[in-house]
Amino acid sequence: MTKRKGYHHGNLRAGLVAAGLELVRKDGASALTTRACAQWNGVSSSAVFRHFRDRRALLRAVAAEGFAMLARTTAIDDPGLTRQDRLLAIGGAYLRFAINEPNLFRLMYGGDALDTTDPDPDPDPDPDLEAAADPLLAQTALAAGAEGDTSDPRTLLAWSIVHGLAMLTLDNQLEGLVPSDPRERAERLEAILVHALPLFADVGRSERRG
Amino acid sequence: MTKRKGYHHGNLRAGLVAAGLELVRKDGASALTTRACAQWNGVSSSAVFRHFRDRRALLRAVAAEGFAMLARTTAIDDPGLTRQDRLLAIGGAYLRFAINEPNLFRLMYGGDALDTTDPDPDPDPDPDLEAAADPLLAQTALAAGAEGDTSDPRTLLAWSIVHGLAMLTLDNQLEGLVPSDPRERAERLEAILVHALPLFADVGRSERRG
DNA sequence: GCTAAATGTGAGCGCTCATCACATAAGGCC
DNA sequence: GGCCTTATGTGATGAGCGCTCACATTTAGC
Repeated sequence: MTKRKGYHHGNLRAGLVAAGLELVRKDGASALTTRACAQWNGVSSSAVFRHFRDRRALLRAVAAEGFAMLARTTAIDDPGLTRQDRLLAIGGAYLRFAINEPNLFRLMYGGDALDTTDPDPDPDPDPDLEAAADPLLAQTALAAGAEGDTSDPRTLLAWSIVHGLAMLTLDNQLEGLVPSDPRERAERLEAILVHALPLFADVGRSERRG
Repeated sequence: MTKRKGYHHGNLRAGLVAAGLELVRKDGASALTTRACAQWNGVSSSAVFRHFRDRRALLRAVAAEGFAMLARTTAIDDPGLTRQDRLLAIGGAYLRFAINEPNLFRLMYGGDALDTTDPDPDPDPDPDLEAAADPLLAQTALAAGAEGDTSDPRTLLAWSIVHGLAMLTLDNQLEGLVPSDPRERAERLEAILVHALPLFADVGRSERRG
């Protein structure tokens, strides 16, 4: 990726995001250094700031890329699946992504302070990042039996369960409680998801109050 | 806290943790600077390393302090409460802690890379931090109806739900989905917890196998 | 009261993010 | 083609960071 013809790079912005993505995946968000990203593209370290106001802006771009990857793996549209099986498939994909890309996942969800309680109120909220999690949420809202209502308790519970499991796993809080091998761990966590299915059952017969 | 009689501080280690706690609570983990903690105690910046091998070791000590605070607020022992009400009370306290101390909470759960995929395998796992979350987990394992089994799916689900809600809230992922006022937000999240209670109901009448 | 260990100091190394004036290339317009 | 504006990359630089070192000072044990 150190291809560089002349004085100008061609598409440095994309190159920086690609470099940042690699660095984050391999060694975590703290390894994403403006200098390292620049060097990866064979470019001076100050060139970074022509494309990103901040190191944090670059981190956000990488996070947005991560959300796109996540949305791709959780996009399940097998018509042969029941609604609950679809919910399980989404949750499983979410968990597997978190387990396979821990550093990236942590960055996406505020691993570093991306837009939180920081000095400046961040006048550039980065729409890419803002809308990045939307499709996943919408799909969850359907599969959870909330008829697409993203603020329905079932939607939020479904998301919270997989997200909570993912986060606790990544932060080694489930050390002795689940297997340590990634593959087995994913299986065990998916098995736990099954126990939550009753929350998302169709109401049917016992719908009393309307 | 800049009391200092002579050449020696008296209890610099505790002073550094106190300073670090304040800094983290106010401005997040990235504001915890060895230099700032030293200055807060009226001490040279290199003195810090007499008590902590690392900046990360200091962060871990602050995190352990946070776990102690969390355990204190979630220690519910009202005998007049049903098991499920106890579960709700624990979950609510957990959520309120996360909302009231977002920066500290994020630090506790791997906000910075505390012991994760870092260069050195961290030969000093800090037992304080390691066992810090245990009492809370044990209590949850009881209140969730798992008879104290911390690896029971119900225990892990209960924890995941509150932890997931807490994390998503802190990372502003529930922006348009829950109120923004902290007080209202806590109430809304607790209301969501109620919807999860069926998972933790007593089996009673329909316990067929066993 | 002397010595050894613990604790604090100040200088300083190498790294970081970020900014500056300046150099170079690309593109619109005639 | 030639000209000017704008976009993009450079090198030097400043300030702050974690961390280490030789050295100063205090405390504690015998």
